[in-house]
Parts: sequence; structure tokens; C-alpha cells
Amino acid sequence: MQIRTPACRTGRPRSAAADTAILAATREALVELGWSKLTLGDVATRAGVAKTTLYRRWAGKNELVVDAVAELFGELELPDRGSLAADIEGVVLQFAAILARPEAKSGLMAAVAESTRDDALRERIRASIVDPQKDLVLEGRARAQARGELPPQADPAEAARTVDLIFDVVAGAVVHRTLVSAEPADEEWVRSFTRVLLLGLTATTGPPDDLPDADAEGGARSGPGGEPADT
Amino acid sequence: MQIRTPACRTGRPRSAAADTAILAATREALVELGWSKLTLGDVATRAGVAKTTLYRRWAGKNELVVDAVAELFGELELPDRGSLAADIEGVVLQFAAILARPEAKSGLMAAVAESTRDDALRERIRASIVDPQKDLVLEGRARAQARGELPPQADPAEAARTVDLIFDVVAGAVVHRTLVSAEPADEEWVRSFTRVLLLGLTATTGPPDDLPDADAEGGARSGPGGEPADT
DNA sequence: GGCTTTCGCTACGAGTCGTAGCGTAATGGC
DNA sequence: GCCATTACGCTACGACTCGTAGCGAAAGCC
Repeated sequence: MQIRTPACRTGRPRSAAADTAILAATREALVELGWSKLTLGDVATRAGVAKTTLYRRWAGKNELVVDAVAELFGELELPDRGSLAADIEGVVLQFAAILARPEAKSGLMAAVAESTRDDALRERIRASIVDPQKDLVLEGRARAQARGELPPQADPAEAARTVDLIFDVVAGAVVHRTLVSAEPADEEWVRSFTRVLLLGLTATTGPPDDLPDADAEGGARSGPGGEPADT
Repeated sequence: MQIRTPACRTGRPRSAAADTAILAATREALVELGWSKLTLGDVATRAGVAKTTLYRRWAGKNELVVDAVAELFGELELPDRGSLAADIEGVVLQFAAILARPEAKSGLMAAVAESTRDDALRERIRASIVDPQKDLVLEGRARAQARGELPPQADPAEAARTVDLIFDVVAGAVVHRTLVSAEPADEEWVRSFTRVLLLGLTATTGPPDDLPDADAEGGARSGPGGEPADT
């Protein structure tokens, strides 16, 4: 998680309290200052530690913020609401709630932006934030298959591709809604989104063409978002 | 687009060549240095202008990068390939191609991250990048309705919500795939994604419940991503 | 008690920021 | 053609942050 000098068996141990204080101070600074105006000296002052202590544990601002934000997403868990649709809605609402916090918004996006030029940082984000989220998709998928809501996947490679697709669609849509469109991913939006996603995943294609002919429906009554009545 | 001093009727006009040189230099610096290491002094040197000229036209790094990246996305247009599915695939592939460029990756994401704490910057991004993209969704939707592939939308408010949902799903998924998962949004992926999206948009729900019962399909043969054969 | 490592503190050179000031260049109005 | 007005290039500047080095003191394991 942090920088480790070669042998750490003996000597004075690192203060665990300092770790939590530093990460909390980082989130606090993210809220008040945002990414660009956040300085390590300021974080150190807030945490009540020396600036050198920060540099001894983290390589720089990027790594520190990733760890601070990762703790937020560690709260994510998959609820068991009885159906696949309800499970998806539940976890997406949790994800949206975390992403609505200002420290998550600015911190995560800036870290992702930096990761486009820093492979080590990208790997750190993947291991501490992305992969746990993807595990939730896998878990939900397995649960749905056990319920009979989704057919078991024969080809494991194909299954992995499907999970990746679902993950990109779900996380991407929530992030884009929250950060770019800057509108809340509330229950109504999540319900509409889940409906589209589940229909897309479970609907059988008429002809086995690579491009599904939309006119197989003709001018069917229920177009996109054509909710008969709300709730 | 830039900073305008009160009256600009008389006096020496601003060099248009400088504008294009500055924006090109900004993209070049984004490629070589990334967002965090990009400095306005460096951009000025690359563009062959004085640093003060940059500060006279743009308020800061954020605004400059947004304008530089916006020119990239200005190339986007909606092709007419004859069907809604093909149109979507075409425009998504264009979007993915632009987003694959390093200057678009780091620049756009960093700007979005900063926009979480700067309303003016968010508005600038919306006006110059997001809204034109959303117009493509509107145009594609209108074209599909003219073809009869999608039913005309009665309630305009509902239609706006649907367009917003589609936009967040499409743009969010491509961005997440490219930046977070760090894998290419190639033709195969776009085809799978378009298939899920279109099925989700056009499939009719069996019962008009708010939560569609996935088992209406039973254990149908074609699960998510169950492509019979490629191409 | 001795060894090892961490911690807090201070100080430092290097780099960037954003601005001010000045003289010069390029237009439009008269 | 002359003048007011604005843009431009250049230099210099104080303020700030960065990341590191060096020191003495503190806190654990043997």
C-alpha cells in the first residue's frame, strides 16, 4: 500500500494512527481545495504530522489520493434484495452515493486522468478500487445464475468479456451522469437505467445476425423510456 | 471562447494564427507531458508566443486545455449507414478513436475532474464538448424515428430524460472502457455494446411492472454476449 | 542497554505561477 | 497620413510549492 524500505522487521513501527489521520486529512483537503490546489504540505499540517513523514510513505500526490479515495469505495457491498434487478439497483445506488461526495468526484477523476500516463498508478487504481467493484459484478452474476435469472455461461472467455462490458456500462454510466452531466443518479434514474440494461442483457435476439434489426419490433408501442406509468 | 476585454472594436486585432498555434501546442504538450506536468510557459514556448499572451486570452490551464480538446471532438459527426444500429456503431467508433488519443484522455478527464469544483469550467465543457455530442444523439434518434425504427415520443420531458440516459450510457461506457479498464473500444466491443443498448431500448417489457422479470425469458439460450459467431 | 527505524523539525535549491512594466507592432477612425 | 487604441514580445519580480537532506529525539525488538 505504501512505500516500504527494504527490511521492516525491527525498529520503531510506523504509526497506524498517522495513516488514518493522513488519509482523512487528504479527503478533507480534497473537499475544501479540490485536486489541483491540494498540497502535501497542507495535508501534513491537517493530519498533524511532518511533511517528511508523508514523503516517506507515499511517492506523491497521486498515490496518496488514490489510497484516500479507495477507502471510500471499500464500503461498497452487494445487497441481497431477492432479484437481479433489485440487486443491481441497490449496488448502483450505493455507488452513486459514494460518487456524489466531493472528495470522491475530484479525487477519483483526477487520479484516473493521471493514470493515463502512469502505468504504476493505473495498476494501483485497478487493484484497490476497480477490481473490488468488478468482483461485485461477478458476485451478482453468480447469484442471478443460481436463481435462474441468467443462463450459465459456457465459454469462460466469453463470460469474462460480458462481465467487462457490464462493468464498463454500469460504472461508466453512473460516473458520466454524476460528473459530466452533473445530475444526481437518483432512484428514478437508476430504475430507468437498470431496466434498459437488464432488457439488453436478457432479451433474445430474433435472428442471430450480428446486427439486430430494430425493425423486428416494427413501430412497437413501447420505445425507449416509454414507461406506461411511473413506479 | 476566450477572455474579452470590454470593447474590441478598434486597435490591433488578435492574431488568429496565434490561437491555432497555441491550441496545437497545448495538445502537443498534453501528449508529451500529460496534464500535471504541463505548464503555460512551456506551451507558450512551443507555440512561439510570449507567456503573457496566453494569460491575456485564457484564465488558466483549465480553460486552455478544454478549448484545445474541444477542437478534437469537433470532428465528430453522425454517419448515415442505413440503420440505427449501424449509425450508433459508427459514431461510437469515432468517439472511441478520438478518446484513444493521449491528448484527449488526460486532457478531458483532468478538466472534468477540475470542473467538479468550478461551475464556470463545467459550463465551458458542456457548451463546447458535451452538448454537441448530445446533439448527435438527438439527430440519430430523429433519424431512427423517421425510419420507423423507434416510435415517436409523446411526452417531451420523457423524451429528454431518455436522451440523457442514452447519452450517459454511451459516452460513459466508452470513456470507462478506454480510461479505467484501459482496453480498446474496438469494433468487436462496440458491436457487443450496441447490441445490448439497442435491445434494452427497443425490447418490450412483458408485464408493465417497474422491475422487469428476467425469468420471463426462462433460461433462454442466448445469455448476455452470447454471440453465435463473430462477424 | 544497544540496535534499528521512525518521527518532527528546519533549511535549502529548483521550479512554476501570475502579474507588472515597458517599448513596439498592427489596426480603425478622422 | 496621423492618432488613439489594442495586441504583442520581452524582462523581471515576489510568492508559492516541490522534494530532499540533515539533525536530534523517540519508540520499539533483541
